Amino acid sequence: MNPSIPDTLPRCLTAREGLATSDLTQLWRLQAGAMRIDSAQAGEPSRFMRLALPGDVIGVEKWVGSDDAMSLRALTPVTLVPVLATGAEMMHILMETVVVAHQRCREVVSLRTGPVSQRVKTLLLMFADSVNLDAKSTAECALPNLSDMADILDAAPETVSRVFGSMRRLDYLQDRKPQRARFDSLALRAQALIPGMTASSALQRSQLVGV
Amino acid sequence: MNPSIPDTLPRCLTAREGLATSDLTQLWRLQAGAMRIDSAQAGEPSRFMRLALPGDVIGVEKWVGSDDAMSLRALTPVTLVPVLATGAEMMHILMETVVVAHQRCREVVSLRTGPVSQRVKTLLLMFADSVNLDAKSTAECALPNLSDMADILDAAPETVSRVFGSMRRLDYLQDRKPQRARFDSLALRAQALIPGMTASSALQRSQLVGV
DNA sequence: CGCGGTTTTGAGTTACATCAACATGCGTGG
DNA sequence: CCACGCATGTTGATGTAACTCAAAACCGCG
Repeated sequence: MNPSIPDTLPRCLTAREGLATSDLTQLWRLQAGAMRIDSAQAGEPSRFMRLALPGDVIGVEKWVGSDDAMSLRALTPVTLVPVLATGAEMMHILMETVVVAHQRCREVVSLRTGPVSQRVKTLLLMFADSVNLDAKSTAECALPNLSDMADILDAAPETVSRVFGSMRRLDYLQDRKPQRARFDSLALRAQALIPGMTASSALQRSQLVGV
Repeated sequence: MNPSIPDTLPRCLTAREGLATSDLTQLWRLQAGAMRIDSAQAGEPSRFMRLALPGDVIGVEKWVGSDDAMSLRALTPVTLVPVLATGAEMMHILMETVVVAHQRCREVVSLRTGPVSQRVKTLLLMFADSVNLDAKSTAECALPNLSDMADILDAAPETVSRVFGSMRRLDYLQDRKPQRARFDSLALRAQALIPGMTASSALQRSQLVGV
């Protein structure tokens, strides 16, 4: 509670739980799960900015003195461990942060490029990779709920749901419970574009019934 | 030419000119103009990642050891000055880089959020602000060419052109030559949404002829 | 069982992409 | 000087991906 005495114990968040601003006075490392970082320009409402994935250090922006009003929310169940660094260690963390920020920025752009079906695919693979470092064929991992994914992808929830439907129909996606999915990450990665909502796939759909 | 001997003289680039990878072994500060930073994941084609605006330090990612294959291109005429930093200075530059990367990442997301008309507006204001620090009502500034803007906004060039047409019709945009525009930044900022391509604006257009 | 919250599905509408024609500027060479 | 090419921007017609609204199905959960 007291911001001047940093925690030394790991912290867990359930899906959709936020990290209080008072907890942002210290640094954390994301050990497992995924978070979204939102940022609010003066006067504007808070908007999605980028993801935080396992390994990322949280709170460096505040530490270096950014006056940006940012907020953090867990997308999936999350474990955070406190980071206590001084002098030379801190220099190393800064360098690490620059590299990761670069990477996450690239990723967020790819989550906003091209048709929705492709963006959903990118998001799925990001989550699969953040869990499985070895490229197994079939990945099972926790996912954000539908409206969070829709917000991240700047798409309507209904559209995202339809893309998942397409993937299931094409057997890229084996199973999807509310906040969890099992899917064939290799096949998905190979697939250039998921037919998603093209007219041809609507055709396929009706043909499937006929054949 | 020799990468081991850093330049000490400013460098100028014309619009659309790229910065050679051999020039990225040292740090630069963007003094005027705007650049796009592209990044290529292994095997993938190079894709837009974020902007660099006046004041930004260029090449820190390489310096901290990112293996990312990134490339830089001027969007408008650009002036770069070499940055020579050691030890404590470098620490300061790192901190600065973290703050700026955060900011630029937020901006790139806002360039990919919502309808095209709104994204164009955001882009225009970013360029206006990067030139005029005082918020004058009417701004004149260099702009990227149409296809660059379209690529940055993930929209078709035709669509961007139509939005400019709308803005001109509504008197937000006074003048637009190939790589330069004069517009009312205050009025534009105030305008919640440019009618862009809504049915109602098409209606307005035909009514204008009638009235 | 009924009840809030989430996901799915459907029908209608719209913003945008695509394609293709056309205009404009600008340098190069006749 | 005009003719020509090339790059860039504009405009119109048409199709489609994705949004909207609304209703149904699916969950745990008390």
